Amino acid sequence: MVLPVPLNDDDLTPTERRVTARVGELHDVDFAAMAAVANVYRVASAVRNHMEREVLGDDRLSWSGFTALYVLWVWGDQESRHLAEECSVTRATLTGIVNTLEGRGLVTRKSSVEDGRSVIVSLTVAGRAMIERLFPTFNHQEVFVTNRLSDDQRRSLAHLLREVLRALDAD
Amino acid sequence: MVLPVPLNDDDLTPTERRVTARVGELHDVDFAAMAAVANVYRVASAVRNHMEREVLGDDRLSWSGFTALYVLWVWGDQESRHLAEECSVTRATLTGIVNTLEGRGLVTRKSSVEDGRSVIVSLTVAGRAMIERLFPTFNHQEVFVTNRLSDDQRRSLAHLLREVLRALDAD
DNA sequence: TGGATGTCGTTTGGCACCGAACGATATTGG
DNA sequence: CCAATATCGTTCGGTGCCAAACGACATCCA
Repeated sequence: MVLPVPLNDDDLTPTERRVTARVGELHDVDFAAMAAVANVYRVASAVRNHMEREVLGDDRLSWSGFTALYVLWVWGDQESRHLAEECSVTRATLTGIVNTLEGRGLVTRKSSVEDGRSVIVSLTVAGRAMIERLFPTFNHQEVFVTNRLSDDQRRSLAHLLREVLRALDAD
Repeated sequence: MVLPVPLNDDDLTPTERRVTARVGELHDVDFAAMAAVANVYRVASAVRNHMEREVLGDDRLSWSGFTALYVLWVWGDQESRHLAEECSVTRATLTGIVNTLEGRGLVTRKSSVEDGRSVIVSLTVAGRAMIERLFPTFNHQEVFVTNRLSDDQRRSLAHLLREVLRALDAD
């Protein structure tokens, strides 16, 4: 199982081509690392916008709100601290997200029995119904946005990204 | 020039493993697409946090502010509309970003001569000095976060992400 | 030439996001 | 047992982000 790697610059987007021409005057610039990181961020923004428009917009759900519902659905009731970690946001941010979801009747808060400081967040029936309705559509769109990649290329992409995560985790 | 693709699930992160076990009960879930998209977003968040902490924090500069300075540095003075497009934000959002940068004396606004509706945004001397000081450090960190990848793997990652961008552009 | 239409940057309102600081609760060390 | 320390969720202030609506300016065309 192999994947070809482009050997020249024909693959660059117009933006990348122009940036390369400008920055190329500097010394010691690593273009491969620059392109990889820049494109991760471009794709993340574009995918988030696409999903909020095509999948979440009708339910007025944000990407963050969807993520929280998804984590609760997959992992079950969660302490606020764990939920924040899984959503990759701070506890302060999660407070706002849970406020929004709670106001729409999608999740509930209750105080922990073992630890008086902790708060347990749970899906309501409505919240569970919403995530179970949205998840298949979301996954279909994940297939759509990667429809120019083969299945092996999708796996390769996920693998390369995991390595970046590991480099950051060891930090 | 070839790249290996993992043939089994040994590569999965603990989070991915647990999600797979839970979601696996559903039918018609494309795990490769799910993993690719989810990891794009995880990496984007992690990299942004890393950069804001390690590179931009001392200058109280946000990722968005850095992006705007960088685009102005590479492309020169820009109409607000073009700048917003290059930064991948709406014109409304860019108004706020430029307000922040202008308040810190890093950019200036002036009305366009050819089109009375347009606003031209320019780097100040301080803005140029800041981006020229930060860019090399930023690029070094781009190398660091991808230090588990070979140069060919970095190129492959950028290439795969470009294909996702193209799928979204054709939408 | 002048009204319809389009595009510019901005404003507004709502949500997301972080760091820092805070009160409440838990844990630890003497 | 109690004082010091750590961790919980929340609040606060500042920024980022978008959709929708707005006035100002440009363009089109009848």
